[in-house]
Amino acid sequence: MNNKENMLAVALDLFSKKGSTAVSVRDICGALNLKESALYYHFKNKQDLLDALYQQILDLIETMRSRFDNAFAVATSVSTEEMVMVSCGFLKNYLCNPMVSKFISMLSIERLTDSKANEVYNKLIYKMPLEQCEKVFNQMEDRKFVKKSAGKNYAQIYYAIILNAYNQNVYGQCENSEAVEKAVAQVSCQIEEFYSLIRI
Amino acid sequence: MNNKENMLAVALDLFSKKGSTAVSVRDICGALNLKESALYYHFKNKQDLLDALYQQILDLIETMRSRFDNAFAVATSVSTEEMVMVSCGFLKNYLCNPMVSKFISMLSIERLTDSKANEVYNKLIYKMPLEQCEKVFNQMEDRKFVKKSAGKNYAQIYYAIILNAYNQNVYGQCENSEAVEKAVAQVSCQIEEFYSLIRI
DNA sequence: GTCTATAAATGGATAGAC
DNA sequence: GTCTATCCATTTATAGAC
Repeated sequence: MNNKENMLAVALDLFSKKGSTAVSVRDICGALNLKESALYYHFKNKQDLLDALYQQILDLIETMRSRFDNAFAVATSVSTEEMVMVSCGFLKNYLCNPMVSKFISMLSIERLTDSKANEVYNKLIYKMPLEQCEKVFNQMEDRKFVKKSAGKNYAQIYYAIILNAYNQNVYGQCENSEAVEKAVAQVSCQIEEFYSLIRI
Repeated sequence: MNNKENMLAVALDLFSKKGSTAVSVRDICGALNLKESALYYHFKNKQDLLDALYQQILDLIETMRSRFDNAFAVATSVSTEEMVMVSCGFLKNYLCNPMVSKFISMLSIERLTDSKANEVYNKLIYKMPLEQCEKVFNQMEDRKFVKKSAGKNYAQIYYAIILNAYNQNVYGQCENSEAVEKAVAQVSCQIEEFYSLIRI
């Protein structure tokens, strides 16, 4: 069961908990019950392993993007309950997705020293999700569900609320369901209040 | 000029750029033009140095808290321009303060493995500033400057906007004035729009 | 494709001279 | 309070057997 995929999964798990410099190749191999030379058969070096992980998350981002695109169909009107439900769903299914969440932890460390990691990080937690939010808010504006915002402020404030709830409660512990529930509760409250401010 | 304070400053600078595990005692001493044994005269070990840094930031948090308390005097009314100005000031003088900013970077890494660091981090970027925001919003509600929020949602959304602007633009590069200006511009737009929604 | 063994470098930490 | 010198553990990475 020790294929390349599994090695990457274990490496990601460890890297997300301490950052790549604090995790030795020995640590990874220990968790895999393998010797270092076995891992070096699959990956040129530690950086090569990191690069393979970056490619994995880039692929996942695109999968997620198209999933959002397909799910995207604004109804004839959006009630506050629907808005809250969709927002919590986004938090749970995207940011709190175990793999996404581990990448967020890992990349938030790596990006300080690795510009490639920084790019991936920005795409993962800003670029892609913000684009999706802006798309939805544009449509809601057009259909007069919400007030007209100067620029993209509503979409950005909306996403800031969700990302902040994630950072404050879940970051680094996506498997702690109590933490996830706290974040969901926070998003519920704040999105409900925010939506009632901008709703027409 | 190589007193304990200076050693801490240089260590903080390096730790904030890569995290403590990625910075060796040798690196720190190299930057100080000192031998390791000189540093070990002042600090028992690497962890002792880290602990001294945590104490420094805890002290700074309290200094900042009382500075906010003293500056705190809500006028007879708060115009949108005043609100924007205060918000940008908070971003620039607190989150973008070079020492605070370096601690944010460093602690965001350390907290994954060090629960003490996690506590300090939460106090620095959530507990203390949120308390201050909630205090101000409470007064503004009482004086009917803003609508009545269910719970503390307005204060929390307000702070989410500012923290998000910091994270998105400044994190890890507080000395990049272009990045700081971008964050300030973002806060200006979004706070202006948010305040106009809640203002009475 | 995984193992044993080992090389070469780096890291934390201390002893003892000045 | 800082320096030289050194110790020992850990780490990345490779060679060669199976």
